[in-house]
Amino acid sequence: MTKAEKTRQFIIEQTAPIFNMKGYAGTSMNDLTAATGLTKGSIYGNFLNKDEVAIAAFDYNLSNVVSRIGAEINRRTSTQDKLMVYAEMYHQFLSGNFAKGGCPILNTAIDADDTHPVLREKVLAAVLAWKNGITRIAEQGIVKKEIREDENPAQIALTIIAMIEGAIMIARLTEKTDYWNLIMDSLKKYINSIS
Amino acid sequence: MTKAEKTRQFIIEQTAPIFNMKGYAGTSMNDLTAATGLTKGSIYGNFLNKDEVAIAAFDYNLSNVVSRIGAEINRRTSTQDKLMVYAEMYHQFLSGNFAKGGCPILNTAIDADDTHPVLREKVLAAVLAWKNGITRIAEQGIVKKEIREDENPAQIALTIIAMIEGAIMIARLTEKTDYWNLIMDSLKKYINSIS
DNA sequence: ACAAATATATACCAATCGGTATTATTTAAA
DNA sequence: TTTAAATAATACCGATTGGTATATATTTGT
Repeated sequence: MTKAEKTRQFIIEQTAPIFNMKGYAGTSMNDLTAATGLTKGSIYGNFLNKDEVAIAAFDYNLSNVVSRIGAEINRRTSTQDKLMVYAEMYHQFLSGNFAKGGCPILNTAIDADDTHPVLREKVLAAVLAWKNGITRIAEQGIVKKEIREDENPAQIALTIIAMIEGAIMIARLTEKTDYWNLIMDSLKKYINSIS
Repeated sequence: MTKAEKTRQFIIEQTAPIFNMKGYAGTSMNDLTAATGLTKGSIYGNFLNKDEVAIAAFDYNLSNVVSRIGAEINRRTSTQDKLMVYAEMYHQFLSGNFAKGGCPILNTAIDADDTHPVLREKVLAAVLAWKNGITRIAEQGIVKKEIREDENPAQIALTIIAMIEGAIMIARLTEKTDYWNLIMDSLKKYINSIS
């Protein structure tokens, strides 16, 4: 890794939480220099423009989540256990363990959806990939007779995603972990109900 | 209503969708003059600053939703029918019928939650009021024996809100009404399952 | 119809915005 | 160790930001 590659990575890591908290329009180049301790010249030496930093930051935030959750899913065997990974791990968004500022998918979807076509496409792809991942787990669950065959795998996927993202919004806003737990309890009951 | 009051109302109505789409930081005074056809002097004659316009715009967007949904709930008698109002009416957010740019509660929660304390407090109050409203319906449902008495009313409220807000994020991002319908079908099953 | 009060437009402000050309400093290969 | 290339800092650019003082219209009560 060359010096520039290290600096580029450093910039991404330091600014990713800022973009996640403040959004694209709310984050200024000044925020980026403050977060990195670097000057504008240095940042523009490694990135074309603010857009490119924002996109790299989103990719970083996203891959951080995806890889950690994916690893945990692979560790589990039963369909129910795999589906429950999201409910069990996403609470780390509340503590800021995963990415400061909450779920980057939810944040970027709301932030970019009427304003930033490129980011919008990226987060759209992320949601569809997430949906497809859960759908495949549900399909295999049906094959393994762990999920009733009259259940719709895509519906299961969308319902899980909706409950988790809705719960993140509520729990982060209210700062009540209890509220998160209550919704996740409903999700757990839902996952049990489809088997 | 004096001329100024009319102008104030006009500014709120014209700028509310802009704030809902672009967020607080993403909306400039220039956007506000463009949306209203008025000059900056006129807007500052009716509002102290951009903050005051944004707050008034949020109140307007919110009351718009709350009043229309509340009216429909009052028209219905059974607990199940009342709880289903949200699922049936919130799809209007997708068409932009209620408020262009999606649900103002979700948008403002994500936009303001790490950046704008005043808006954050307002949307927090809105979510808690919404939760309390559903909780009361559920409590009355238990009294009327339309909901099982071992169900937790607050949990019902939070679960419904989470599913709806999550569904709005997904449906608006993917532009798939089908996805909305699938999640709302799960919500309907949930509401039936608690009785 | 006419003043006094109110409301809107004009013209401006310093500060900050994203971005760039140039200079100074590191880095790394010979 | 020297030197060319790569990287970072400085100093600046025009445009836009939120906001204001002042002048001009427009209402409104009399």
